[in-house]
Amino acid sequence: MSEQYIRITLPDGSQREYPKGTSGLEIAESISSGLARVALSITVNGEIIDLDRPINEDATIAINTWDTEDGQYTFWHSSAHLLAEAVQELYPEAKFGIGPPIENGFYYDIDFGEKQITQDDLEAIEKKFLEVARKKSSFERKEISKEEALSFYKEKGNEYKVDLIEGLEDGNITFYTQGDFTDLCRGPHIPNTGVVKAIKLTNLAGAYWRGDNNSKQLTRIYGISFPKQKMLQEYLHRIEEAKRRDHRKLGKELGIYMIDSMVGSGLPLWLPNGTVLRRTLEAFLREEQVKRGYKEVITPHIGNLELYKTSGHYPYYKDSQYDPIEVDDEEYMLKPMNCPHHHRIYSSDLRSYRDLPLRLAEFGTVYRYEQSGELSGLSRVRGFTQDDAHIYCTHDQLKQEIKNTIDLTNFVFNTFGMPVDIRLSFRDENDAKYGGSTEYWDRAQQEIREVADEMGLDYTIAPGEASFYGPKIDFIIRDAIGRKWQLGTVQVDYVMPERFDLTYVGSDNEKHRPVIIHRAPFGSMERFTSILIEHFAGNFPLWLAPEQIKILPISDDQNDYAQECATKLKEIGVRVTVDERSEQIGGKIRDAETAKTPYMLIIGAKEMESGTVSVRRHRKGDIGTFNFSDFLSNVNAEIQQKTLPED
RNA sequence: GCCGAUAUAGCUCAGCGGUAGAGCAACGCUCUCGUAAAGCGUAGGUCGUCGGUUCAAAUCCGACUAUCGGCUCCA
Repeated sequence: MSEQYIRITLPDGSQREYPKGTSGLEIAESISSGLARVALSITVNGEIIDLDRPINEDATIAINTWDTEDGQYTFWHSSAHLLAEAVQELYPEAKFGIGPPIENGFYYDIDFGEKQITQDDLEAIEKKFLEVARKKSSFERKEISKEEALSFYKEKGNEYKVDLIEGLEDGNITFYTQGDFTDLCRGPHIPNTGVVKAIKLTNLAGAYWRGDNNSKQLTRIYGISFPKQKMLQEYLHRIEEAKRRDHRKLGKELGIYMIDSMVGSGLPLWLPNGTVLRRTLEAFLREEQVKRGYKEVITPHIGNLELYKTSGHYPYYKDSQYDPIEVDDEEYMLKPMNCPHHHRIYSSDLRSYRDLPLRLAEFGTVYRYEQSGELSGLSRVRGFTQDDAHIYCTHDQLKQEIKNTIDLTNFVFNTFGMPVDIRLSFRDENDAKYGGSTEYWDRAQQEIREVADEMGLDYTIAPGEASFYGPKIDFIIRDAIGRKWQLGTVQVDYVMPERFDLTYVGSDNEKHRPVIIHRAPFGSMERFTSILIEHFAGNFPLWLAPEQIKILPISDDQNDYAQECATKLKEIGVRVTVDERSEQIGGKIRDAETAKTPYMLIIGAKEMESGTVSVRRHRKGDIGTFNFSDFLSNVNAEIQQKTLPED
């Protein structure tokens, strides 16, 4: 082929030839004029670039429109520049930090100097934003030398950009200018600002420069923008819907838990309905653990400080623990984790290889002094209960035991129909953060990865997310408003066996070190419950609902029959109440629907006469009349099978 | 811990310098009813706490506490 032509591979695998130097826009136009109209950027061999950049070599490309992730990334990236332009017009003294696109929109970190920006200022910025967007300015790309770039920002007195540029390599620096605003930027950008039709500045927050809490705090403005006004309306509507699922709102409405300032912040109180829910979850896991060879233990809420010095937790996490309590010249700590207690149970007896694996489980309550600004409902608290277990095994047993714990965790999440992301949390180069020898670490990380591959797990690797004693497999899930939380975890630990001098006698009659797996499928009962509430939007499957059935007699004449039915349901362990209030049936139904009670049994003269019940399913309405005995067995089956609600 | 916002009846919220209001819930009475709200009545608040400004503060100012959105952190 001639050197003058390049071969372009499209996402559908088809190939086309273009003259060398053809731009993304020209390629889009050659495919269809409609595509060219909505094109935002082009991904060339994995790199997103401007549509007007020439392409000089064979490449696999994708034209990015709003409907693609890369397209939205470009759109929001350019929106961040527009935000900066609007802010610059309104506050000429503002100094800009960084302004990247994020999962839902974008933000810009800005130093407003003395000026304090408030929520009320955002409207004016939005107005100015649309005003500058409507100018349909193009984004002009300019390659610039490091020296020039530095002097540009030094002149402006912007120490943040100077800081950024100093970390860049000369010859690799670009500026982008749209309208009257120029920004240090790698790009790419949308063809012109006019395609941004709708903007909402959603949030104002403080953010440390470079995420370092020792540096200056800038004002971060969060926003989201769209190519159509209607999309913004839909987005805002979705946010409202998500807030309805918020466990803090539902937790209160459904009587799950409360936080009381006199008891203390971050110390949730489980209300009767929440306690039913939690005990049901615990019973579910406990039963599964018994099947899988776990032994349950119970350990106290405080422990001698020496325990945590031995484990190494004390120095590593001093700042996030409650101060020790002094008793009889000894110091005791509220336990921040259960592991050391379990390790001491392990050491209390001579262990043979025949005893392993030893799997010690405990619903253990721990206390951690979380920063006040971090506390949130049941998701982030200062006192919580882990569904903890420690598995002491030989090295030969390790991989199988890791598999078993992953299998258990998957089983748990499948039971609830919860989608999880799996993350392998490994160490990074910052050796000071970790204990134990690198040799152990490499081994543990290797084993985790092997198991994950053998099980065919879909995972990502997160360097720097390991705990100080070992790498982890974390199960991550999102809450109603899209924030990610770690729930389940499986951790491999070669460090604690050394620190606690744990041994077992092998078949060779010699002493050996066991390996420990720390694992918690739910993670914490509190956090899991918060996610559970949001996952089901409070419409729990029958087996979990605090109140499973409400019997609604139409008039007082049916109260006795209703109580008879209730008694029979209670005999098979169903949580049922009778609504004997002198309300009309519509009112009783409404209250039961609002309380999200899965089944309502409406009982009038007809039903009493024929020994039947009229069954109403929450959110579905009347599902017909059943013989009471049939209903009884159907309900029992639904509970036993842990059937998930239809959506 | 840091930045910003918020705090009024059990709940959801209005009032924003002139001595506190609604709906729902609660309680009482009437109604005994067929698949998402029966009617009437009663009671309920030192307006988060402490201090300041003012003739007068729920309302303006300050500190503290708690909550919310972020940042940092998360064994």
